Amino acid sequence: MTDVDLPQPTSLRERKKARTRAAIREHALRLFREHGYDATTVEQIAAAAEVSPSTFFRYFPTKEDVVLQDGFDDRMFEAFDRQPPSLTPIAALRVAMRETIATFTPAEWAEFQEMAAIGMSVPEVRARMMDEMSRMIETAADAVAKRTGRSPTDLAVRVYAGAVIGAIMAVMGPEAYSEGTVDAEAFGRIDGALAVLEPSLPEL
Amino acid sequence: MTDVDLPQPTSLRERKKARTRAAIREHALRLFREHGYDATTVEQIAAAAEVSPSTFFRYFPTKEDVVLQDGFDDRMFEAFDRQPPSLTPIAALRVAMRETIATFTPAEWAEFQEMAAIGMSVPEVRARMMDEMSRMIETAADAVAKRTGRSPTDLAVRVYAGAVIGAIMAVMGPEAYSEGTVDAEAFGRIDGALAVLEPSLPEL
DNA sequence: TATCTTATGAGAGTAACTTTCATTTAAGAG
DNA sequence: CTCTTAAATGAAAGTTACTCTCATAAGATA
Repeated sequence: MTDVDLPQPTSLRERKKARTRAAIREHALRLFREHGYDATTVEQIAAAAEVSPSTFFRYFPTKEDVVLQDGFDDRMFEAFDRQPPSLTPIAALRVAMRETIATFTPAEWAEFQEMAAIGMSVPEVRARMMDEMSRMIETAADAVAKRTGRSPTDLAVRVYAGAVIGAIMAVMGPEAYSEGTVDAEAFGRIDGALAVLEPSLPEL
Repeated sequence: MTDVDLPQPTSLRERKKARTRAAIREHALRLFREHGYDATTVEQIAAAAEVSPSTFFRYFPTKEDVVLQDGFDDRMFEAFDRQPPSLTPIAALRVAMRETIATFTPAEWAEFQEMAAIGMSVPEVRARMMDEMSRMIETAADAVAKRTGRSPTDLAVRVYAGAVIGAIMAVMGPEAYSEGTVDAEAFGRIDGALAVLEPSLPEL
């Protein structure tokens, strides 16, 4: 009845690393919440998590990455790839988003919202987030290409992927967050944007 | 026959400032070209331009801004606003782009291409560029709103603006630059992307 | 010429990284 | 269980982007 029979690919080392990583993230997030992102130094985070600053940078290449590394995108693209090919790419994306949100525990979700809010309000982090969005165009183009049997470099495919990501960015503006947490309708707005875009774009 | 009768709003002070600013940019660009962006320190740029590091930061808030402040976007949106309302927003944008490019002198153009290439290859600068793109969605939404008589917060307007900027981003990937200069077809590809997108999007 | 405002430089300080090296700690073989 | 090996950590020193303060110089204005 216990979980001993579950696959446990986690050696002691792996588990310690996971714990250290989680500790750094949690303490960082708490300090950001209490004192603000800029006012919190890496040294303070490291001290709170009881590691050395060197170790902090071994886990996160930059201070920004503490905020940026939510597992949302990866999980969502996995869900996207699982959707049946009968769906249009946008329809598949909308389902994938809903499914991904459903996999988050309430705690994870709260953490995610907090990180997103910091991301939008701190310029350096925001810039990194937008850069991630542009990389997401590549991922989206690959996904659309696989789904439609075209090449990822096909102009129509790239434009399609770019338009989708751009539409999402367009509803992620300053009105999407407030008072330190992303408002609950953020994903509703994204879904609405995709709904608007869906009938407009060609079938591919 | 001289230009004495031209409006000369430039006092001595303004002219000196403009010269200092240009000197900093030119020396910075040269040093970036010769030694690379990362290998060039602000101190070196300041020394080459014969100003103090303090002064460097008075002209450019960050090292990245030396690369980012091309006047392209501003000029282009001005040109965009000048287009007759009979054109669709995308058609107006395509014309505006062509007109803007035409206003660049060959020297300005070469400099612009160089800066764009640095922008795409240096991660921090690239992130800032992408952030600018997301701000451009706001500007584009305002422009489209004015042109169509709708509100800039109208969902359809935002999605339209986002799709356009996203499509442009999609063809600005790694293949857009090479060997330290943006290839000549970069703007051709952007125009192509807009041509693909134009018939797809609703009339608004 | 005298005054006032603005640009500049010098210098000290902060904080995010980077690199190197010695030390500890887990993994794996016998 | 022990020895060996590989990986994780910490300490410390260095680099650099950026900030702040204050004294000085130089252009604008009367």
